[in-house]
Amino acid sequence: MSIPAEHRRIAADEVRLPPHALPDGRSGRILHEAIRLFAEYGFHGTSIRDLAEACGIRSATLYAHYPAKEHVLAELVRIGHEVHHSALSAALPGTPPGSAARLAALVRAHVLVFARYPLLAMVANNELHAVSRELAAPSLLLRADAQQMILDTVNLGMDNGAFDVPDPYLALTAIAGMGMRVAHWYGAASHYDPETIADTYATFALRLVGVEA
Amino acid sequence: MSIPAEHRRIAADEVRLPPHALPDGRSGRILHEAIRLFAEYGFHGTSIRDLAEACGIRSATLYAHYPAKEHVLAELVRIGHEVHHSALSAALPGTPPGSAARLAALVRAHVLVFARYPLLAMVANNELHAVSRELAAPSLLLRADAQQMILDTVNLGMDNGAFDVPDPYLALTAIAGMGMRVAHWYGAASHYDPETIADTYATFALRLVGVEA
DNA sequence: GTCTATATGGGGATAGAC
DNA sequence: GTCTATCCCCATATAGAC
Repeated sequence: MSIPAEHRRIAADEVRLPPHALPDGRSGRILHEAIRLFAEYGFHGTSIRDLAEACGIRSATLYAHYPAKEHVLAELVRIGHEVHHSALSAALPGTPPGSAARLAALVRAHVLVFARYPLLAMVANNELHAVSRELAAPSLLLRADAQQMILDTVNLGMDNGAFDVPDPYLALTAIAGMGMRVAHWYGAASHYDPETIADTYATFALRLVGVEA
Repeated sequence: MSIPAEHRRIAADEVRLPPHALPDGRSGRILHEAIRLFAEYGFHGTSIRDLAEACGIRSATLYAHYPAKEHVLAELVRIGHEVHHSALSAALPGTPPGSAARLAALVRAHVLVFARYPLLAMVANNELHAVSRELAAPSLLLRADAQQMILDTVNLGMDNGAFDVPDPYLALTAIAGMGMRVAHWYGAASHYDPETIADTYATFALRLVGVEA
């Protein structure tokens, strides 16, 4: 990767994924290489020939696995959003609604996705606009639901006196936004462990909503 | 704009700019339309014909004003980074280094740029990777310097006891990151004033570094 | 500066043999 | 499933008249 780090839109360059996130065989290999290329150059900045070459096959062969270039992206967007939504859903049980513990668990889960799987998260979040409306719809639902989990938590914490924020929606944008940006810088300069980042950001989120932490 | 809001990568759709940020005449008009198109579809997702049509001219005419498509983007990236850097620089005088007042002023300035000029900020920050190394270099210096202003403030505030954070660099990434994301959602749903967002985010930043606010 | 016309290459995608 | 060969269109960019 001869591009200077600060000129790239993502600092990480190794594709990391949850176990079994991609299918085995050629279809999975295509998705794997597409994550790398789409994260680095964007969907429109990557040609079908670039992708084929990275996979060690001819471009025509891609069409035996996916009906169009767009479907490769759509699949990555779907996987990325499912990974994220699952992570947040899994953070709910065992934490009381509207509590500091719940907010911390949600933020930890949120940040861990962006720190552990930065390339996948980048593609899912920054290239979604290049997918057609129909193919993007399921991911948009998952995204809205994930956002609502955090907003509900902030709102309920306000109602029950656990939190104190000037504006719950702005707290949501700030908390969600700082986590999303981790995908861009993770892997640069200092080598932080994803767990460390997640814990620290959870602390930041609690402070942000007025909880001593 | 028939694209559903949540499917777009940017919620705002009106190009807003600081006074005199763009030249007068056709060159300026080209930059103006390029901001809109590059913000919405990305550099590689916008053709030279799309851009010409938006300007009401033929594609060949663009080359009387810019030597190549890339130079149009490079100019926007440069302008965007200069606007941002100027805003942060202007926040320094009158605030003591390493103080809560300085951090608040820097965060206010940072967030205001992304809230007031979301399309320009989006292009400058999300499409920089599509500009050649030579053309991108000056912007990268401005960006590094702006980041250092915030990091110095956090570090000095730690040294002098004004702040208390688990990790200054992570505080920087969190504070800078939440501000940058404003460009994506500003203009959606709730109608916040940029000043309100900036003030609220400044409060969040102070809380984040352990200052009662 | 702007146009029409066009050069030239690369893009996504398909046909058909193996 | 994979290949070679190819279609066809659209991309950036240029030539040259007005």
